[in-house]
Amino acid sequence: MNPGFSFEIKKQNGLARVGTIHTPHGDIQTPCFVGAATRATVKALTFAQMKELGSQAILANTYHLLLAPGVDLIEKAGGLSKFTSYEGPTFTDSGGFQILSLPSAKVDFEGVTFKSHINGDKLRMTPESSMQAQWKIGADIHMAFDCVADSRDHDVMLKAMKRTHEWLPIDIAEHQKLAKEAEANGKPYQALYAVVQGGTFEDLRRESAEFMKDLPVDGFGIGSLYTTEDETPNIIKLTNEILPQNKPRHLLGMGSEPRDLFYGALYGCDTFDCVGPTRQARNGAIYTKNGRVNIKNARFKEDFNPIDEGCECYCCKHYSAAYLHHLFKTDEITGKTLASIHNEYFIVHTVDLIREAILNDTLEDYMKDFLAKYYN
RNA sequence: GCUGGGAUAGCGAAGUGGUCAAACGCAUCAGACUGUAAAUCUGCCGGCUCACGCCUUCGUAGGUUCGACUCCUACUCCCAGCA
Repeated sequence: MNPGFSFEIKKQNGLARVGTIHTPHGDIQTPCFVGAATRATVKALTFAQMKELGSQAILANTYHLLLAPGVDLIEKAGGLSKFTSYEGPTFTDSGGFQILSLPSAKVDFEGVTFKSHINGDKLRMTPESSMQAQWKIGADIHMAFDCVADSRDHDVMLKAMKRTHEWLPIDIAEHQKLAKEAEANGKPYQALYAVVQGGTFEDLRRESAEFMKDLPVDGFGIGSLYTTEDETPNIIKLTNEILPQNKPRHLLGMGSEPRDLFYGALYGCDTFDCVGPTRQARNGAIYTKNGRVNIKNARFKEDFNPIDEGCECYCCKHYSAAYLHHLFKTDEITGKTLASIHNEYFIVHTVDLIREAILNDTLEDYMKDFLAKYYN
């Protein structure tokens, strides 16, 4: 076990489990929803607000931080934690997902060439350079540089998976080299997760999970699942049946739809991240127990109840739907902040309740009840 | 009172004889958003109709013309300058 990073399981029921991820910046009680702080900030929120709403950890993005302010600057500032004054556990995504979603991305054997979406600079990222960048940023948990694809074409997904598998040993070797250097310099260990590929294809998921399960990594990401497809729960399930039980699993990018969190936790995922809650909040889509609503709709104009009756978040405890409606209609930034507090709380809290339900052996009841109300 | 300028859909604003139910912007009313190129994007936006389509509109009332938001006359109101 690497010093400063470990995972312990407190309770297991089927594939679902409750555990703790120990990191140099603190513990994460799992299952846990990790806040998306792509550019080293959760949009529209302060870290104090994140803490108050119950957030345990955040995830930043290597691609974005590479472009601005640059990973060398973050290293110079003393790392992500010092730079942002965020004290809790942190993740970084490798940048693979973002880079490969750029129209300019060209994949070759050794890496990806792409153009900055900001100024068009021609840039290149490889497994080595992603590992180096992530070590400079200094989050507690890194993702391997994977080859992501979004397709229903088996052949496309097969190629992306193969490429990911070719890159993974390079990720690991570079990571171990950097870990040794860090240790020599008295710096804390930073963990590495391998990212399973295969889209919605069972055979590819199995192959990918089998390929990765015994590799010397600290945990696993499940990637290339974009939207809730009918196959998604089953894909998560069969992947986690293969991955080792004693290492944490992060479901990448899923959590815009609450059902994804339930299926993820039910089938053995420990952490989640998603831009959905905050992005949708900024655009006026608010989660409630009875489904998602658009706060800009005229029906909220004179609704003096909280947007989600009974919700314990700062927004719902203090403000009415009518007030939030007004802030959105007049485009006041505070509206985006309050809505972000609510949505982030809603998702974080829902996962907290999932954790409790697993402990109490009531997950299936809670899930059934929640989903029936939310997707009525 | 005189002299100019102007009155177009909720607002602003194009159009200046036919292809105008009328560009564009805003507002309205909805929708989307899943490892954040996203404080973004999309649709609707005179009335009736699921739709083809039909009907009524460009200050008011007349007139010219095959045909007018576009030309003419009168009136009403606005704005600027001069009395």
